[in-house]
Amino acid sequence: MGKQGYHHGNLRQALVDAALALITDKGPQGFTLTEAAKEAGVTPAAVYRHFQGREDLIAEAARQGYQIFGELMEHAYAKGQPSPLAAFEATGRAYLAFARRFPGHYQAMFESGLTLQNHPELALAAQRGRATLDLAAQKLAEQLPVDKRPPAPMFSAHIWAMSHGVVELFLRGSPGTRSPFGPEDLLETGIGIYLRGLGLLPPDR
Amino acid sequence: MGKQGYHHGNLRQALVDAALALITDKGPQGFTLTEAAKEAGVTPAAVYRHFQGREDLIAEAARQGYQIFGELMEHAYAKGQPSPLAAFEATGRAYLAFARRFPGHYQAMFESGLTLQNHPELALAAQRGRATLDLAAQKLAEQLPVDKRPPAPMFSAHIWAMSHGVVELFLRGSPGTRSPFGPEDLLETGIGIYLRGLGLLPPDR
DNA sequence: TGTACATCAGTGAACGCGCGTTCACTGATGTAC
DNA sequence: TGTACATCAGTGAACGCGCGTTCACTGATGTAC
Repeated sequence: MGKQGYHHGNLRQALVDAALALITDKGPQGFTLTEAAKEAGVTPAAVYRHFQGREDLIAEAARQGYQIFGELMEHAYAKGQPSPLAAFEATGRAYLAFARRFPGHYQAMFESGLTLQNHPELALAAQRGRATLDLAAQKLAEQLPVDKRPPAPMFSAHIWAMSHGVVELFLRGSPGTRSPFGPEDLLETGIGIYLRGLGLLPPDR
Repeated sequence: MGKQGYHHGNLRQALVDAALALITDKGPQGFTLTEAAKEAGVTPAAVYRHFQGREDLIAEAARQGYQIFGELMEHAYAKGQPSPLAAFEATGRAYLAFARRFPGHYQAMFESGLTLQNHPELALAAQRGRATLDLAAQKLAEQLPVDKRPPAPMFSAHIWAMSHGVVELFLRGSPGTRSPFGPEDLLETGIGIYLRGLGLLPPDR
């Protein structure tokens, strides 16, 4: 990828890719600008032609993550249509699939300590995936009689929390959290039981 | 706290406390041995009288966290007895209460990047709280007819994941995750819906 | 097709900094007599 | 009660290191003529 000589060709993206690889390997704190530059075959100073500094590079990695995430969520939602239930379950699976396939992006987004209010372009990108989950929850909630319908933001917050918890505890190896069940199984069954509790799935199993 | 002169009196615990305060303020990666020593009014080299190094100090902070956590969980469980349902719900609340009251400990335990297999004494301490949650889930599951009973470890993994997710996303300020609902409300309602899905709470609300 | 030149991506050396860790030391404390 | 001494918790100076960042520069590229 890229040219060979003095000019790299696509250094900007190569740096983002190197950062993501490093974050995947060592976590967001293990990543250093210097090492990302070395990985891309370039002097640390060259980074400053493309980014304002270390934080700006991480932010770009996170931004790309939010973008991919938003696209995956929208795609999953569309694929489950017109069934609100199928669409909702597909977004749940997409969340976990994203975390598994793009661990560097996931960590840049959720574990790098970036604050969204300091990065408006990040906040915007983050909005998109969130909105899709909210929409899926909203549509599904509308299946319920009005008086038994939970507020959709609460509904989606529950699902988001369980998904995120499964990722952090059982997909990534947070200390001492081995489980006989795989993350996908855990999330699938957990959401299933939750939906049954809402009356959106038939009782029993 | 402690003596004033050349000898500190209780430097070991003072260093742990300083580390916890720093982790609370800046996260586990923002903590430095040097600053913890300064906070305790002591030279960095003095730390080595009491700990093997930086990681050992964090590990001790995490160990104390696991201990407090285990005690809180056991206490909550006991308080809810003899009702399996009350005991279970109390442990759920205790999880969140712990994260809120002891954020430094919580982060040292779950976000410091310590691996339990490198610290056997940590793995042991971690076992205790986990075991209490498993027990509460087990007892509650026994309320169900055998054929409708989910495996207790799966059951407790679901609850643990949701609790952890609520803490990370809605208690701590993970980026862009504002919600109109407080963490306690979210966890309470989320667990309620989940238990209803298991048939452990009456349908409807 | 060939030459002059502007552009600007990347170089390389240097900086100040704070880190974790080491080492020989010093001085406060407590005990033996 | 007073003195000598052993203990050992904490000092302070030093280290090597890698970090993020800056700066004047250099050399590859593409364009104008």
